[in-house]
Amino acid sequence: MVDKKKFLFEKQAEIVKAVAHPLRIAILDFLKDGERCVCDIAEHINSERSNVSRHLSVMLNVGVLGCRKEGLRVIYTLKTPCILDFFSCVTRVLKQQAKENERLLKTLYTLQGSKFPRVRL
Amino acid sequence: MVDKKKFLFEKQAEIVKAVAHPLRIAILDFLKDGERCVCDIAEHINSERSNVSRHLSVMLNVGVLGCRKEGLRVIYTLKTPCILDFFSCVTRVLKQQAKENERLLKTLYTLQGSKFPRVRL
DNA sequence: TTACTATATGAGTATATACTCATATATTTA
DNA sequence: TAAATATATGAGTATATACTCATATAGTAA
Repeated sequence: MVDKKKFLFEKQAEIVKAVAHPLRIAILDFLKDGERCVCDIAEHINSERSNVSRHLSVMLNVGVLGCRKEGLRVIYTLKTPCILDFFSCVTRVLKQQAKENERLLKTLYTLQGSKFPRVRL
Repeated sequence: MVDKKKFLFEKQAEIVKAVAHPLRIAILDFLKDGERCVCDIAEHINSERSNVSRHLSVMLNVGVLGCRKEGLRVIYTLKTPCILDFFSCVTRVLKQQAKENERLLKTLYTLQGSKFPRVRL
C-alpha cells in the first residue's frame, strides 16, 4: 500500500470517526432541518451542554459542521449534507441485516417444527 | 428525542464505527476490486494477520462484509458497495477542507506582505 | 459596575479500542 | 498418521474516547 494512500485513509478515518457516535448522528439528524445553537441541541438530544460542545467541536474540526456566533449563542450548521446520504447507505445495511436475522429465525423455528410467529411492526 | 430514534442512531453508529479506522478503510478499498483472503489483505495493508482478522470480524459482524471458506482460506467480500459512495462524500469534505486551508494560508501570507508560494501537486 | 447566560475547556475517571504475542482450531498434504 | 498453513481468539498492554464536574471566557442586560 502506497504512502499517499495511507495518508488519505488516515484523513478519511478522521472524518468517519468524527461522526461514529450515536449522539453525533443524532446531532447531524437534528441539524438537517436547519442551524441550531448548542443549548437547543443539548436539550434535543438530552445531554450535558459541555458534552455536546465537545461533540460539536470534533465535527467542526474535521469540517463536517460550520458555526457562527450570534450574541451569546454559537450556531452550528451542517456544512456537508452529503453526509446524510451516507446514513441512507447505513440504513440499507441495517435493513439487510434485519432481513437476514428474520430468515435465520424462520429457519430456527422451522427446524423446531413450530410456527414462525408473525412480527408485529 | 424519541426512544425509537435513539435506538436507530445507536445501530447506525455501530456500523459507522466499524469502518472508522484507516486500516479498515484500506481493506474496503482493496475489496472493491474483488474478494480476498485474510492473508492477501494482511500483506496488502502491511499488518499482522491476527490484527487484520479482528478488523475483518468487526466489519463482518455489522454486515458490511461477507465471507466464505475455501479450503484453509477465508475469503472476505464487500457486501455493501454503497459504503464506497460514502467515502466519495468524505473525500469531498477533505477537498473542501484543503481549499479552506489554502485560503487561510493565502491570507496569512498576504498579511505578512510576502508572496504566496505556489504549491506543487 | 454587577449579575446572568451560553459556550468552551481542564482535570479526573471509567470504558473502549488497537495492537502484539502465544495458542487453539480447522484444513490440506506428505 | 504427522507436519504445515490459514485463521481466529485469549490475555496483556498502551492509547484513545466519552463523560462529569468545576471553572474560564465572552457577551448581554440591569
